Amino acid sequence: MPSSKEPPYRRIVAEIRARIQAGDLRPGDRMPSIRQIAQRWGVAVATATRVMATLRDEGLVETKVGAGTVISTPAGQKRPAAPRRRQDAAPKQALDRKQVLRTAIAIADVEGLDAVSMRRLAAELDVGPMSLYRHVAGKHELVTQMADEAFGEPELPVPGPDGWRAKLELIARLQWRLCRRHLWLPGAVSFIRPLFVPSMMAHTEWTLRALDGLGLTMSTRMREALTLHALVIPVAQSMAAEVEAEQETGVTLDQWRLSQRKRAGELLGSGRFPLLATAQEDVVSDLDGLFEYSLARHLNGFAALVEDPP
Amino acid sequence: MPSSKEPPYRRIVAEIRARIQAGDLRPGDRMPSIRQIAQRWGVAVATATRVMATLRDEGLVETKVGAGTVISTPAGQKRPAAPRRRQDAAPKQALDRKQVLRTAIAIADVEGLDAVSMRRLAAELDVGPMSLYRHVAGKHELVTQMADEAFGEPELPVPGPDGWRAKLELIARLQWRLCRRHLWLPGAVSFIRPLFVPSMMAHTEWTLRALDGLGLTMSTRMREALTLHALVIPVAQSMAAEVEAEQETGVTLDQWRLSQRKRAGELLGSGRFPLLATAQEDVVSDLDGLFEYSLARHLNGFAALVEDPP
DNA sequence: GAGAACGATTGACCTAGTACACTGGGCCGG
DNA sequence: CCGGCCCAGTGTACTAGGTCAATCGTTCTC
Repeated sequence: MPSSKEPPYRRIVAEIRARIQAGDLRPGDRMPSIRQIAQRWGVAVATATRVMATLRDEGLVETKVGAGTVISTPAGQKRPAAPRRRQDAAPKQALDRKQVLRTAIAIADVEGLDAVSMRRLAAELDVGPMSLYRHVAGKHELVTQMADEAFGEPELPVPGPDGWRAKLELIARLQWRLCRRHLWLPGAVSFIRPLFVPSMMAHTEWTLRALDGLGLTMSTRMREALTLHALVIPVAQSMAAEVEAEQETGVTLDQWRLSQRKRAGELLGSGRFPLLATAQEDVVSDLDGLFEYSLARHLNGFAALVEDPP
Repeated sequence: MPSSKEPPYRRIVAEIRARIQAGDLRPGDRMPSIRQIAQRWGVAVATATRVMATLRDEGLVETKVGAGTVISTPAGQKRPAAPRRRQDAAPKQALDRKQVLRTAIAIADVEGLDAVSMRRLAAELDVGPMSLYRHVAGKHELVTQMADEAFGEPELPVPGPDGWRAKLELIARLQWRLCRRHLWLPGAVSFIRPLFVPSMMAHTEWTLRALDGLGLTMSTRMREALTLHALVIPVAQSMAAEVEAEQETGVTLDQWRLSQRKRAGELLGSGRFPLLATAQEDVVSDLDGLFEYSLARHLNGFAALVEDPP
C-alpha cells in the first residue's frame, strides 16, 4: 500500500497500470482523457498530464494530439496497417499558411480550381480538413489568398524599360504569362477590384507609375491600368475553360470531343453562320495570337489618346 | 342491373361514379390508378384508361400527368386552400424547357448564379428536383442553355447602322447591356468559344458580317470579333462580383463593408501604394465609364489597322 | 498547483448534384 | 378489347463538399 506521502500522480499511475495489466483496459481502448482523470481523482489538469506522461514513458499508452490516448499494444506485436498515409520526407513540421497556399496553388494549377476542396487540400497536406481553418478563414478567403500569393510571384522590374509603351506591354505580357501558368487565376478574383489583394495592388500601382508624366488625369490613368489588366482575363478564362472541359470528362474525353465536334459541325453546316463556318479552329485555338492582337489594338488606341488628348 | 352485354368500361364507370356520389370517394381523394383498376376489375390497362377518360369527360375527376388522378370538386364550389404554392396564373401546364430556363434566369438575375440550384429551381416551378432532368441534362447544361436563352433575347438589327464603327459600337454596347441585365452571364460561358451556344454564334456572325469589305483577312476579322466580345466580360464580371459580395453577407452587410473599408484604408495608408491611394472609388465604381473607355481605345486602335493595314 | 489559451482532430450537419427505381397516363400493334 | 411499351414526373438516397461544435493534449501564465 503506497504511503499517502507519495505524490498523487504516482498513485494514479499505479492504479491505472494495474487496471491495464489486469486486462480491465485492453489494447486499443481509449484512456480516460486528462480532464476526466482530473475530475475523477479530484486533481488538477497538470497532475493528470503528469500521469499521462508517465504512462507514455512506460510505453503503456500512446498519445495522438487531438485524438486522445489509447492503450498501446505490448511490444513485439506490431500494428497491422499503419495509419500514416503520406510520403512526407518532411518531418511534418507545423503547418504554415504559406505551405497551405502553395499546395493549394499546385493542385489548382494541375487540376483546376474546382479540384481544390478543403478535404482534398487537407489530404494533400496530410492533416484533417479542419486544421486548415487555423490558417485561412474559409474557402473563399483561401482562394483570395491563393491569388495574392500567385500575383506575388513575379518580380516587377523596378525602373522598367524606357517608354510607356514598353512598360505597358511588359506588365500586360507578364500578367498573361501569370494567367497561363495559373489558369484558375482569372476566375478567382475580380481584376478590376484589386483591393484586398495586396500583390495585385502592386501591379496596378506599377502600371499607374508607368503612366506617369503623360499629362493624363488620374482618372484616365486608372481607367487605362484597369483596362490593361482586363485584356488578359477573358482570353485566359477561355483557355481555362477548355482545359477544364477536357479534364472533367476524363476517360470519355474522345467521345466528348467527338460529340462536340459533331454538334459544332451540325450548327456550322446548317447555313445559319456562313462566315463563322469559314474561319474556325486555327484562329480560335491560337489564344496567344488573340491576346497579342487585342493588346496591339488597345495600345494603338491608347497611343492616339496620348498624342492627341481630347 | 346493367346487362352483361354492356361494355366493361361502362360498368366500371358506373360503379365508381356511384361511389363518388355516395361520398365514399371525396373531392381531393386519389382515384385508384389505371393499373389498380385494371388489376382490381381484371381488365386491361387500355380498358381502365377508357374508364378514366370517361370520368374525366364527365368532370368527376381531374388528372395530372405523373401525379395521379384525384376526385374533382363539384362545380361552383372551390377549393379552400389550394395545395398549389406558387402564383401560376398559368394552369401548370406540362413543364417545358423554355419555362425552366426563364425561371432559372429570373433567379440568377436577382440572386446570382449561385442561387440557381436544382432544388431551388424545382421549388420555384413547384415540381420535384428530378423532374428538371427531363428537360436539361444536368446543372452544367442548364447554365449553358440559360446563356443561350439570354443571348437570344435581343434582336440583332438586320442591316444595322452604316459604317463598321457604328456597327461595332452597337454590338458591343448591346452585349454590355445584356451583361448588365444578366450579371451571371459572363461567368456562365466562355465568350471566346461561342461554339455550342447558338445564339452567341449569331452575335459573332453578325460581328463578322459588320467587318465585311474592309479588306481584312478572315483571321483578323475573327480576332476582332472575339476581342470585341471580350471587352465586355471583365467589367461585367466585376460588377457581378460586387453585387454578389454585397448579397452574400446579408444582414452583416454594414459590418462587412466597414471591415473592408478599414482594411483598404490600412493598405492604402501604408504608403506602399501612393498612386493608387490618390485615385479611388470614383473611377472604379463607374463601370459604365470604364467600359466606354476601353471600347473607345480599342476601336481607335482598330481604326488605325483598317486605315493602314500592315 | 490551477486555469486560460492554443492548435489539432473528430463527428456531425447542411447543402447540392444526381443515379435509380417506381408510379402514372398515353398509345400502338395484335 | 387486350398486352406491352414509352414518356413524364416523383421519391429515395447516395455522394461530395464546406463548416460548426465539442473535445483532446499541450503550453504559458499567474
